[in-house]
Amino acid sequence: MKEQFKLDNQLCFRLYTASRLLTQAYHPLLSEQGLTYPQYLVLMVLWENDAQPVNDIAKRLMLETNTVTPLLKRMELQGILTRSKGLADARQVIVSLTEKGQNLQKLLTDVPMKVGSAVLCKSVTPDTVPALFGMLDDIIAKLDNQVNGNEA
Amino acid sequence: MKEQFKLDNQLCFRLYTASRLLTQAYHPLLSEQGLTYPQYLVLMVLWENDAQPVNDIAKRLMLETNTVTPLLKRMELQGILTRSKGLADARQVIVSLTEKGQNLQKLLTDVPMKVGSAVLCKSVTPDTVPALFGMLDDIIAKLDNQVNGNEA
DNA sequence: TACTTTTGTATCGCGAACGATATAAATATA
DNA sequence: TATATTTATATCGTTCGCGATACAAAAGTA
Repeated sequence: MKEQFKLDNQLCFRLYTASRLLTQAYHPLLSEQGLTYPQYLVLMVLWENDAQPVNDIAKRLMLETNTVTPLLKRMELQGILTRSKGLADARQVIVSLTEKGQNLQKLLTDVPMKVGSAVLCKSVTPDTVPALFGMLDDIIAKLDNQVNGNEA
Repeated sequence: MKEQFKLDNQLCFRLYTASRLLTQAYHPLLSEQGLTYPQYLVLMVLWENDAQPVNDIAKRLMLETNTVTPLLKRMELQGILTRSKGLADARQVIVSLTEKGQNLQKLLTDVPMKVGSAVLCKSVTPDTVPALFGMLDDIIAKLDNQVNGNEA
């Protein structure tokens, strides 16, 4: 058995598991409002900047439009946002929050703190989080270059 | 706009994105052998310990059986493994590698190194990886306790 | 102006994830 | 021994995630 194939030596398995478990930690808090975690991500993007084309949302989340489009359609059905043809460019679909979508921010006020405290532990503290963020950001940037061919 | 809702302050979004991109980095290497990343995880579990019940595989990967069962069935169809009734306990299904499943380890020899080098960057090096692993392991342990109620 | 290429979005199909639920075998209890 | 409970696995339905592909609008080119 090669050392390289041991599950305990895998970065990807750790990221995959941590991501899944953290998403599960969000679940009870988000499902109260009928939301999923990816839908919550879309909300955060739109709370930062309302009325964006699909492509900008997809780029911000580093997802493809074939993932985002159905996601947005489901959120439109829930009355959280609207999708309208772009005026300048008729190909674009502009996504805007409804009042319900805006109000969700207040209803979810406690979510970041609750989840944040759920993660705090001896090696992950306000002091060490910046280093963790830095490493994850570097990994993301490096892989984005390789996968999407963005290297200079 | 509350600081807590900014995408750039989210640990979960970073984990989610890093996990997705790293899985995408595996894709071209694994699809050569007709494998997906979760299937590769199952292989690593079985290479470590062949002939395990479904439940042990699921626990090792921290997944539910309703995720693992269809995964194993697809791998059985590909001739990578076999599923047989347990002798001691007739409820169990024992999963064993076929010769094809065992041989895949040789065919995938280069995968860990190729993906490993794809991730190396200024803040993620052989020196810093242990700290990163430690933080992710702590997060996983903490969340596993809360989500699955394993706290003492 | 006609034609080609690019861009923005959507459709399709498949393989996960996972909550909820079902089923049969094993175990515990009455 | 009967009955209840637990355990191991599977089925079902919904939502992602993504490769492949389609299509119309815009931009570039002849």
